[in-house]
Amino acid sequence: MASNDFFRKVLLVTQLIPPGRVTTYGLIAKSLGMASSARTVGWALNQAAGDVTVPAHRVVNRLGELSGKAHFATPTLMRELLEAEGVTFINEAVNLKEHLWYPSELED
DNA sequence: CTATTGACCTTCT
DNA sequence: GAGAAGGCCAATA
Repeated sequence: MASNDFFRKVLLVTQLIPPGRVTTYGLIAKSLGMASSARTVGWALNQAAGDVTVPAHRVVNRLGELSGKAHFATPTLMRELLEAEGVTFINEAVNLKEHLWYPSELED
């Protein structure tokens, strides 16, 4: 592990995502100061895959699509978890209009 | 050690 | 407004 700083923040923010709320890679990356390094954010979650302390299922792409569902235990697990938290879905994408969460809005 | 791929996004043409 | 290319960081081969 080289620069855990970025990873650390990503995992941290992911843990700070409130239930029933979802965020995107770009927002996290940008919030950490790396707007163009959204890919690395995915890698951070990849390391956190299987880690109960990091709800990676609350992190989706900019379109709200469950891009990482294939990396979960089951392709449907991600959607199941989000639905269980009260997140509404539009076909295969999350209703960002209702559940989009910003790393800056740690208030609620 | 170099090259390629990967849970993506931004910007130029 | 739509399409294509580039970029960034890390891991795997």
